[in-house]
Amino acid sequence: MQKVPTVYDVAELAGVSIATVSRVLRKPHEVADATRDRVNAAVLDLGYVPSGSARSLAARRAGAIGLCLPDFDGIDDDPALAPVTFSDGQVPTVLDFPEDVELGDNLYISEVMLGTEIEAWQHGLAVTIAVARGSRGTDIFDNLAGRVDGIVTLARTIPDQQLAHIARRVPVVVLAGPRAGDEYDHITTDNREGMRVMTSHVVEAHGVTDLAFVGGPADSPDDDARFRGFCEALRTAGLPVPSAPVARGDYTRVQGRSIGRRLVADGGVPRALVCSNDQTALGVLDVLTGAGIRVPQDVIVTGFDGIDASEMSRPRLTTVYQPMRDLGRAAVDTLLHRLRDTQLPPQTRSLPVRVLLRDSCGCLPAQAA
Amino acid sequence: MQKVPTVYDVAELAGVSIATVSRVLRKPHEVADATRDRVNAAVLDLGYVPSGSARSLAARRAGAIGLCLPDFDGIDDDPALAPVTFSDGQVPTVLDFPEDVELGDNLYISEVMLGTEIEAWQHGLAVTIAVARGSRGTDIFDNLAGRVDGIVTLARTIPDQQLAHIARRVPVVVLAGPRAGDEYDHITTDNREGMRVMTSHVVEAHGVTDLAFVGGPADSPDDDARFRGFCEALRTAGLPVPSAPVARGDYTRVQGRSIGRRLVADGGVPRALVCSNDQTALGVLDVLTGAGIRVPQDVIVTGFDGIDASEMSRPRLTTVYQPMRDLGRAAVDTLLHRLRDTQLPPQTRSLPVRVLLRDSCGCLPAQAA
DNA sequence: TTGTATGCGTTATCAG
DNA sequence: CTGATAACGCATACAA
Repeated sequence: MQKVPTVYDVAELAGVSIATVSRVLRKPHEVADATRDRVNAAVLDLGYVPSGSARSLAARRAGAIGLCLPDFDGIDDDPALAPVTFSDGQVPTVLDFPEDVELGDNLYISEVMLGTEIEAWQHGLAVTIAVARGSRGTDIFDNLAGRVDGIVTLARTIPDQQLAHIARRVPVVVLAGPRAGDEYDHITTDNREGMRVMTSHVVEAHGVTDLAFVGGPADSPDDDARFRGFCEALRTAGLPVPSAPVARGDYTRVQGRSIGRRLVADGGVPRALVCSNDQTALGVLDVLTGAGIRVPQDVIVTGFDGIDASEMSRPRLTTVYQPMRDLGRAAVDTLLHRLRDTQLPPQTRSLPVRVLLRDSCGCLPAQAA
Repeated sequence: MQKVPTVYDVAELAGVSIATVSRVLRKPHEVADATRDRVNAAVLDLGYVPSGSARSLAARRAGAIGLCLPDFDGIDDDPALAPVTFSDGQVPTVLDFPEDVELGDNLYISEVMLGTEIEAWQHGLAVTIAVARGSRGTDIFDNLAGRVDGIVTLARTIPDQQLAHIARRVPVVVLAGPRAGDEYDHITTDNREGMRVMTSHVVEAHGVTDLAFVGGPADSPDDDARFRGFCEALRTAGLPVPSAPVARGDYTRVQGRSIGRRLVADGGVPRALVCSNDQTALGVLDVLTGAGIRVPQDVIVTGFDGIDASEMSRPRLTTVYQPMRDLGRAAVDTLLHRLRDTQLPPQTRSLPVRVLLRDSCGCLPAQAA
């Protein structure tokens, strides 16, 4: 690492020009065998690794795509984030009581991330991540936009104005957002229809007439669509349609628990609780079973997303599965299309969901493993 | 996106030189207010976003760090990875039986990733990810090394030889690996001591004399250290010390289940099963409770890692918690130190673990929520 | 405070 | 098949 070698060093050692070195690396077949071997030997000998910046600059493409995510870890702007503590060799033993700690609230995002990475990998692209935390968001996204060929962003992660600015440089694909008359490509899932079918199932298959919707953030378009699906099912069934969710959380399990506690305390737990996402449903489930209320016998609980945790709960959660991983993959795929043809009109592509009937609605007998 | 504007365009529009534009962006205070305003206006007007490649090249630093991860999603080299399917508007409803699907096997890695991102974010650095899948691994890491200022890699992700090559260009920090006489910086956790204390607890607090170790991959240094800790505890207690784990999995829950089934079938389930990681323990737990074997009354089960899922199981899993997020953070921190002082001797920094006593060893009464 | 000129390490175009 | 050489877009030392 003393003096990082460049093409010039390799060229000199191999006794060729830098053009040839470049060729050996990019288009080996255009170079004579003997020459190629000499160059490769020099590369190994010197420990040469091409500069990505120089290459991107010259080739006019970064070979990477950017992924913008909201602050999903609760770090936010905390300037006093404690420094890492190193070991002193001691191993304390502590009684660990159940607590309301954040649990797996980033499962959804992890999957999206993974899908993005997989598809990018398939096309030989790197993925660079930027998370919107606190105030530093502004420059971090500009910075990202400058170093990638395209950007995938979760809806509402980047302020509209800034997104517009960025989009003038690189194509942008928005995930899970509503089409708001913008010019970006969008990837969505069948939120409304999924929730409609889920709700209808509870009404028709289980004969429930008393059900409530536990919502997410009021400004979430996903939540809105799901609530509308819920209402539509009730309307079709001739049941009274609420004007708003019975409660609203923030999509976390912890909030789901608060809501559950409040409902139990109020004594107003309906026959079925249709939740806007899995984490909320799991939080509600935690409280209900803890309070001795049987699910699904006394109360039916359903979720939305199909995260791993919904499969691991007892009872297992009936939910609407959406292909989170495919969300990321589809985004990259769309990005590549656009990169290829800039003139395409803005697209919206939708991914399918499916209702997964499990224990928490009473379709399957609760079982252990 | 037609013609991406450059410093030259901004300079022209603002009636200044490119040097001034650059200054406005990098050192705003060195520029007169009026000038600065004009430039900023031009930037906004043109939708200018600086080129990351050009900047990195000129500044001789990438402003990003690379994170190398093993193939943790089972995608591997599958060339026929099915393309994403888009929605046809239908929402199928299916009975979803419990299956042996992969469940949350990337929890550990997700946390490491998150920690890395957080610390990088704090220092204004981007994080670029590369996953070692199948054969494409080779070029992907070289590619990464060329575009970052330093690399964080999980042990055994990159072949030794290639890692050596890469390390000649950028500093490398290895996570969770053993120090193998290499010149890299390392971050580890107290695997051995953690497992020793855990095992001693089972022996001493619960009076167990009949315990077995369920291991992970035979070539995992972490697993090896944990097994040694296990043995040491037995030796100290004057109990017979096994020469090898009673079974070996691959750290996944699915494998944990297979092992559990085999143990149950053989009728040889000991009083306590000390597992090398949480996923394995959870898989074992799935099978035991499914088979009507009571945990912890009949059999004690313990894990290692402290992933979220260990908190959500019933009974909740007694385990050795290691600060996965801090692993990532410490790695970045170490990288920055090295970047600052290239001459530092290779360091190994260790992170503390702690034994978390929960339901599966019988320390806490099993409870619902 | 601002401008000029040079270099950063590649790729790509054109000759040879 | 190989070699000059001109971009690529920005940062920065040095002048003015």
